[in-house]
Amino acid sequence: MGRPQCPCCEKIRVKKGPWTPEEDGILFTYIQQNGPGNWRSVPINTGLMRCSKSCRLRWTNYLRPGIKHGNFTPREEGIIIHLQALLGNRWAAIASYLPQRTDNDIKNYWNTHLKKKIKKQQTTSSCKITTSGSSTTQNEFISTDLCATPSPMEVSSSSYSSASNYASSAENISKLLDGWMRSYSNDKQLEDRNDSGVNLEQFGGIEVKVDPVLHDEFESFLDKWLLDEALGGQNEI
DNA sequence: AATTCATGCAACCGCCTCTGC
DNA sequence: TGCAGAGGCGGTTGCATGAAT
Repeated sequence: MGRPQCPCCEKIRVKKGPWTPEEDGILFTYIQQNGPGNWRSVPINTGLMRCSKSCRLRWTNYLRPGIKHGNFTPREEGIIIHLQALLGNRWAAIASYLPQRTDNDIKNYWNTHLKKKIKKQQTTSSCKITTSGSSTTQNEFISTDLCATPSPMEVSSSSYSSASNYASSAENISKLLDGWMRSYSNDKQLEDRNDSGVNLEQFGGIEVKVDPVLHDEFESFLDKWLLDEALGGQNEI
């Protein structure tokens, strides 16, 4: 007959499909009392006829407190697009910058919304993403990411096989994003003004406001990163 | 009103990585 | 050092729902 879906499901007959409110309640109560982790023991201790993986997935994607579903804000879209361009389809890494969102949510949103928007933008503009404001060179940096240049991780995944290398890169991204997000919050107050000195950029058809200073900082970082990649990681520690 | 099609999301599958022995 | 088990991750699928005809 069929292969078992995973080793943990070999011994017990597991239930599949959507979770019921009763199952959610049991799982939620158990995790509240025992904390997440040791998923192997969850179905055993709760009596849930579910695979341990299924329990973990249900918790992390749905039951975990603080999760927000649907209605991605332009700010969140901007972060996702930025990070997808930088990291590729590393949804868990991207999700770590959006604590209220799960990797599954981000992945779904990318596949169902953002990918289409970007593709549409690419076909209509032939890789010329324009800004709704002035057309300075600094406004063009992201277009290369979205249209032609593979993400650094895609350029050479082996270059980031070193955990420390990746960590330091992630740190840098984090710093820049922190500033970028702070900037965005401040700029919300200027939302209806186009003469605020904040550039309106289109990432795959989505307008995102970017502080010029942070924009340059991000651009420099990106350039440096890509340069390092081109040099083949010669400066690796 | 009924049927078909498109879309969005929850969940599954299989592979990879990590950890303990 | 190698192996096995558990957890984590990304790709994909299937179903529910809404829109279009």
